[in-house]
Amino acid sequence: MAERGGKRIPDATVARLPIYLRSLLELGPQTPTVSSEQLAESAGVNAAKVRKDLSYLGSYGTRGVGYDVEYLQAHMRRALGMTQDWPVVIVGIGNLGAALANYGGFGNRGYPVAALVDASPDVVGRSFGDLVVRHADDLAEVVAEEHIAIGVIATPAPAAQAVADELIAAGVRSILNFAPTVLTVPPEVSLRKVDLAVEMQILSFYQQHGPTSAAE
Amino acid sequence: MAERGGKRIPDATVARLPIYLRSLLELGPQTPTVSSEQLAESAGVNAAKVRKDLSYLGSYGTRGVGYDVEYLQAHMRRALGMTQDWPVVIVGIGNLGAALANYGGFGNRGYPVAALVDASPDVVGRSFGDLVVRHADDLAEVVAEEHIAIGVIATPAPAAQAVADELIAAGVRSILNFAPTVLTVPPEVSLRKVDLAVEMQILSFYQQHGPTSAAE
DNA sequence: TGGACTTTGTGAACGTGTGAACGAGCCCTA
DNA sequence: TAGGGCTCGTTCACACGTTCACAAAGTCCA
Repeated sequence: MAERGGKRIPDATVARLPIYLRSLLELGPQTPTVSSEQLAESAGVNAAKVRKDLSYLGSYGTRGVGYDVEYLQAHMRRALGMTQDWPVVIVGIGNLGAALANYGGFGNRGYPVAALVDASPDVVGRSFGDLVVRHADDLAEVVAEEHIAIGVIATPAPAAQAVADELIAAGVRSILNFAPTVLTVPPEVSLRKVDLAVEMQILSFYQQHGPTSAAE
Repeated sequence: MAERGGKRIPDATVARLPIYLRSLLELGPQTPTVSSEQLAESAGVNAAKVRKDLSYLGSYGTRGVGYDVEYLQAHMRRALGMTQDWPVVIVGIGNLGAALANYGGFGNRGYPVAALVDASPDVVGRSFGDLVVRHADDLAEVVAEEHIAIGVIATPAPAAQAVADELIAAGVRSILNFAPTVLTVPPEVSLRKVDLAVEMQILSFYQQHGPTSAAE
């Protein structure tokens, strides 16, 4: 197909695009083109998979040569929405939330932490960098003021669902959940989760049984 | 089949077992049995999937009744290797590493943080709880002394592969990688990764395009 | 005891993702 | 301009995972 608009990009491919992009960025400016073989090596996957994944983007490589690095970077950045900023709010400023708040260069660039929110009076008012923690009651207000696009939930498990509901009600459509609990969200909301306890348990499963493949 | 030994448990199922276990723990002692329907609701999946997953464990439910909660918990704990402790070393005590070190109850129990390691002289010697950060040069020694089973890598990306290699050389066979880079490990080593930048980029992809399903 | 009801366990169909193979297209050289 | 070599893009077959549908097996009550 000549146009890239038509095809739906498979979820598995979407999850690999950021890896490819990172590999491309590591190449540096003295590498004008890259082959699917090289990209595969760098991203830790199969070369055929790379070619198939990239074909979904509609960005063309050149047969006999490879992919134009700069051109491919641009395409991928656009596909991943990295041509604009996506302001982030972190809800729950405990150990993890604070670490995330301090973790400058959240995704290097493109995902500025625009607000911090917590429910505890002990935490509200404290500052991290040039941000002051605001109260959870003001969440909707904060989302509107800061044009928040992504909500990061780093609260204890019992509070997580309520926070998610409030975020969604305030218009947030992308959520990254660190709380160790299953969240329910409507279909128009994207939800990703990072669960440390689960990761550890998967590892110890494979430590007992044969490590067939613990990889995601 | 009568025995649970024979079947290989699919990776996708393994990844869900911890979720089921958590759901079971939340039920409390006043719920002697649970149906696949209830478990599915609580774990956010399909009831048929629950039944098929549990059938791999060989732990039987009772038709017409459901699953015995306590019995199923025990089975699952055993499958996930939670009948013993798996000491953890955290390598790289920056923002994230420090947060993980302070994050008491790492997986509630079963995964005691037994050692902290860093390469920077500024960090070596500092203490977190009752642990003192040791130097990266002593990694192999630390692994042996503390009977480390799981290595958590929270270093900057450029150092991660070398750390992984050292961990593996020291005998560690399970690694959880927080560094934003692709690690290469031999097949007998289990590797899981948590990559915040990647998660954000996946979310912003679906924010642009329709959110078909950002879920893992 | 018997029959209705409930819920499991699993076989089979379906859909998605993966890996190999190969034709098509581009560059380079003579 | 023709030919050789390289690499992409696509097709095909297969493996894996999910969902449906239903028989089997147990409980409960009259």
